[in-house]
Amino acid sequence: MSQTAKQQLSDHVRFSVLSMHWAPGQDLDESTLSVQFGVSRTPLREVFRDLAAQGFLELRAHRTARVAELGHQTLREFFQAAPMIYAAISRLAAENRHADQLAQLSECQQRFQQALAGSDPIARALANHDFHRQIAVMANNRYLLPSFDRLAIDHTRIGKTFYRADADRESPQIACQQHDDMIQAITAQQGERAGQLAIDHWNLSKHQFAQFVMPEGLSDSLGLGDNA
Amino acid sequence: MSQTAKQQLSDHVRFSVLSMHWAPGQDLDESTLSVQFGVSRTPLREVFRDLAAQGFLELRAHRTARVAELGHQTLREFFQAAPMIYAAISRLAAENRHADQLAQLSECQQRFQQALAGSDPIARALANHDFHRQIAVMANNRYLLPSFDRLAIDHTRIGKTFYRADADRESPQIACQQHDDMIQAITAQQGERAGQLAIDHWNLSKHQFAQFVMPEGLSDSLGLGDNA
DNA sequence: TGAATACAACTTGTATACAGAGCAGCCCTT
DNA sequence: AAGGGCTGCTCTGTATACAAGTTGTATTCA
Repeated sequence: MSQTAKQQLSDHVRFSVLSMHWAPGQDLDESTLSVQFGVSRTPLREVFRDLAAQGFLELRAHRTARVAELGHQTLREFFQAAPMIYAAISRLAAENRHADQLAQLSECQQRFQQALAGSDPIARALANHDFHRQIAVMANNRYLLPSFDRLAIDHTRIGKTFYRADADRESPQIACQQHDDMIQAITAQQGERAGQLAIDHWNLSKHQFAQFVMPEGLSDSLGLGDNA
Repeated sequence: MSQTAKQQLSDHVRFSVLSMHWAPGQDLDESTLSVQFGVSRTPLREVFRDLAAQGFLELRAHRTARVAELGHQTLREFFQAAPMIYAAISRLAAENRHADQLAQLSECQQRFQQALAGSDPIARALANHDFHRQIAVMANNRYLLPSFDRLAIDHTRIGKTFYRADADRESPQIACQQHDDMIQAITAQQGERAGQLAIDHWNLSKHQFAQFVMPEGLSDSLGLGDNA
């Protein structure tokens, strides 16, 4: 059925963008993809529009669709918005979560741990992506979700870009422990603590990023302060 | 030219939704609108998809497009997210604004004052909408904007719903003063103050809303606390 | 030789025709 | 008489053909 074809196309584009298999700014060809997935250009263009609205792609009139850019201005805006949104999401998740969602969150964490054990950085980034998105769903707030999703896209892409297995071996383990702590806080419905843990989690990410970009160590010349 | 027709269609739908001329949940007919604006169903459906992504409409497979719902669950989520996003937007606007944008903001405020002087509540709501969106643009953060826009849609619709000219004559004047204060804070690049003013502005809105829904006065049983 | 312009090939945007899913009304059955 | 299923209609979803715009190239003139 064609609904499946559209879904497959959408999944394929999302995966290709998140995994950086398609580079930021890369052009996409409508006709090639349409024959590749067995759908005509009309539904394909609808999928493109949806993905553009979610922040995966960029559409310009009379020009080819391209993968969303990821420049230095983007990075600055990213680190300004991310801690705040993630903290709010985490706090609301602790307040609004339902019991059956907790099991799903634990499953996400399990998959993340498995990915940590493995050697595939893409699988790791995607598992992390799924973990945080589950929290976002549990926050149950339709107004915060669109911003979260846009952040999550670039979070995953940035993580893929700035991850260096050689440089920082303990960070993944710290992140994993922080995930466990967050599950605990959300389970216990401790909103404030969940929010603080999200901020701690971000300080770790910022540290990793700062180490990559500026090994010398001026970690606070980008974005805001520590937001703590 | 057809680009104009699409734009006119999009503007018409947006206005109709924001002004509550089209009620939440109302069904829309593709073919009627397509002949009305002289475009075929293909571009019309693209406009619908864009507007759905922005939160104006809701699309369900094999069912008619409808105006986004606005129920009590929506309201709760709204008041949970709005103060935080608006405070962040205002703070960033103060930090990132450019000089030429300040003049545009003042123009928005002038139009808002003119609308206050008039008797049209829709014009008033739309002028308020434009004022706050100008601040959002000045914040210059692509991640916060989508959430802001979704909030702004329902902010305007809620304002239209719960505005009573008879009950609260001084609130509009207070809001107007708060707008002036925000212009001042943003001009002086006082981020913290701008954020606090946004929260004050929201407490006023929540007060108006609480008065309407629960005249008895249990203003804190919805949403969060005062966020101050 | 360099730049500007016109032309050609290709890509995106739109219209229309058709296929398929949902829904309402009617008839048949119990 | 009431409930369930069938049939036909309407509206959404998709394909394809066509129109319009953009880009690269070649040719001509300064």
